[in-house]
Amino acid sequence: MASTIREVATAAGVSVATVSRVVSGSDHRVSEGTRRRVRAVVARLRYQPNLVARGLKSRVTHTIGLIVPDISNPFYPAIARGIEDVANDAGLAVLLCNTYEDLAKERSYLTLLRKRMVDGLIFATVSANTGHLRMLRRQGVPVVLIARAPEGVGIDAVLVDNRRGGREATEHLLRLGHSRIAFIGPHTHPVERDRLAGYKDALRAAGLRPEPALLGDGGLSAEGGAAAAASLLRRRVRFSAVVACNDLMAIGAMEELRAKGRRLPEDVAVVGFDDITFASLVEPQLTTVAQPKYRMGRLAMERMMELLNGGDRRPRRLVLDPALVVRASCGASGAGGRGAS
Amino acid sequence: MASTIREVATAAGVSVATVSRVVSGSDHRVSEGTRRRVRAVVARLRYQPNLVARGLKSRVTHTIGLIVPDISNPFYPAIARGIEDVANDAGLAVLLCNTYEDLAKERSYLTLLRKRMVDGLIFATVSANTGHLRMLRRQGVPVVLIARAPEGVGIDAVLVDNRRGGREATEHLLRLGHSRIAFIGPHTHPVERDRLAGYKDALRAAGLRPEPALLGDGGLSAEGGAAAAASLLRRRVRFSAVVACNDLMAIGAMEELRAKGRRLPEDVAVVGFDDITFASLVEPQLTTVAQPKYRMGRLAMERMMELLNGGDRRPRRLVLDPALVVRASCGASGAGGRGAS
DNA sequence: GCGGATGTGGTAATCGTTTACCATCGCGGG
DNA sequence: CCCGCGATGGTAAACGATTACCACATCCGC
Repeated sequence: MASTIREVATAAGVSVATVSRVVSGSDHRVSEGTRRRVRAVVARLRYQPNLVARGLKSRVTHTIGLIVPDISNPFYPAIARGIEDVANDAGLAVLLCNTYEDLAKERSYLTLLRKRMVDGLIFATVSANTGHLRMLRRQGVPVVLIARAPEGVGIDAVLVDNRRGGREATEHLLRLGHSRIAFIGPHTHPVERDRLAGYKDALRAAGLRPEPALLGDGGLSAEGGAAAAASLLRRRVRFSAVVACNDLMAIGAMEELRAKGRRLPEDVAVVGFDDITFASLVEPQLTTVAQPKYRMGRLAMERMMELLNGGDRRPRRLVLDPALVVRASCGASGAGGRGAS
Repeated sequence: MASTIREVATAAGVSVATVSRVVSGSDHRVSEGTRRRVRAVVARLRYQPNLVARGLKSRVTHTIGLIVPDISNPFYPAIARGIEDVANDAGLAVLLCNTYEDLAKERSYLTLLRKRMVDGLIFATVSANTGHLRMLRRQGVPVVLIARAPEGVGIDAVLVDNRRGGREATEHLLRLGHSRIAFIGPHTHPVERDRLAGYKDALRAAGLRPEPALLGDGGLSAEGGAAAAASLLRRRVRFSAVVACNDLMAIGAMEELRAKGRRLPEDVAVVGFDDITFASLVEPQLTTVAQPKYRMGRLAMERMMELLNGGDRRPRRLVLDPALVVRASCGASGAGGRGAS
């Protein structure tokens, strides 16, 4: 169907080597005349080099694998976009893989992508389980972790300072006069533990003691947030503010709180994490700790390019600053404090 | 680094052909004994077939390209998930491409993917411009269009009946007593024109005349919705309800309307389109015309598998029914009508 | 006239598979 | 005893590129 380098060669009356030299442009050893002649035939035959063949021979496929927990969590598309934009400019393609937080799936994608000879891997790993990460490192596959990055594995990573983010969210509520502040989130992931640690840091710095009763457990989804809020209410815990582990949970919790008759932000103030697009579209608009998602994607891919082009291989953790975005979900400054004990 | 079929062959004391036969499983002509011996060596050496080489020889790469306007529009991740789930079960990988509604980018991705020898293409095309679609068809590349599908190009497609969706949204508002119903959306895409046509159908069926003044122009984003609503207000058009071309626009319009002092749904009722996750998370919860996004993704990929496995090649348009999801953004039944002229 | 640099382009091996075709063996039938 | 056949497994030619190596011509200085 598509024409091959051999057809171009015979049509132009030269050898395949010459065609390859002209097309790939890497080798100057062709006279201007031949070059023009070959180019003309290439255009006439609409020759497109077969990237699979090229990949086999040259051992670089110009493809990277992107492994995320779930592309339908709005946090990830923004990252994917950043990655894809940079990759596309560099002529690389991106293979998308969803793990649904399943370690087995993550592992199977890893071997699949190796079989496909991808040049590198960018991923948000599901777990603190670092066995397979270490194996990748040993195998020398370029890897950049994004958003979630267990420490101490010696692998490049791009993420925000989650502990600091958790602290800033909590400090904001403290400044507004709140003292009974709940934290909702899962307790399993390192990322979430960091945010929780930041929350506790802030409380202690304000002279408050973190109370286990103020912790709500729930998955990283709107349903998880609703469930966590419901459990807080069911246990009749007194609280006037909530720090949520991500925006999805915050939004779910807001739904649930409102359904149970709490006014927002008058009765309960809420802070989220991530600053997904919808944070500014819910009512009240959500105050949240922003992660520069698109930029993180770009940075991860740019670092990947360095790795691929033989740059400095020593692993580097790029820890960005989160930024508190104040909107309406915590009320106006100085309005809080009704729930103080 | 990774071991090759040749290494396995010598280690097992057989030829590469035999190893290939055992590993690919396609050829029975190997005795049980040799088979076991080869398998043992494969396991010991952790042999993984190189899919690039296999792709070159067999001319099937087990890869499909997914081209979407923008993965960060929450409509697409759901589709992508459906596609990816089916693809993964079948051992296919998905290359993700964002066109940002740019026809030139779409074209360049098309040639890139052909160079990469993808087995098929699933995509939401940016435009009614069908030249490149026809070319694909001529080249015999399996293609399934999704969500956006110009008619008459003779290419498989999976989408909802947009005209009917537009009609049902409008009928819902009419039933609630509204008669001055605005429609906001871009007027360029076929999809949006269909929804607009459905809107007009419903008005005419109710004995009303569509008024150009009630049309608001804006892009398919929250900002576009806000802009369209703002233009409606600026022009002092009287309206008590809005049909938005998608949920993002609906949500943006709601923001804008509220900012300008309109109460929702008391002063203005709003219906969206798509039923993205956030439709049920905004306040008031958005009444919308749902597209079965995940299912559309699955169906498109399943159809792709048929095409790849040599099933019936005659193009088939799979037109699904949209489903009106009634939530709070139009108020309770029978409460409308304040804006009647 | 000769050695060697330089510029140009061809030959063929290679990447790691798949698979068409052939070779060998054991066996049963005529 | 010979022939044909089924079962098994090896040989080698692809797939479509890249590139090391070689060949040849031209030209320079001596």
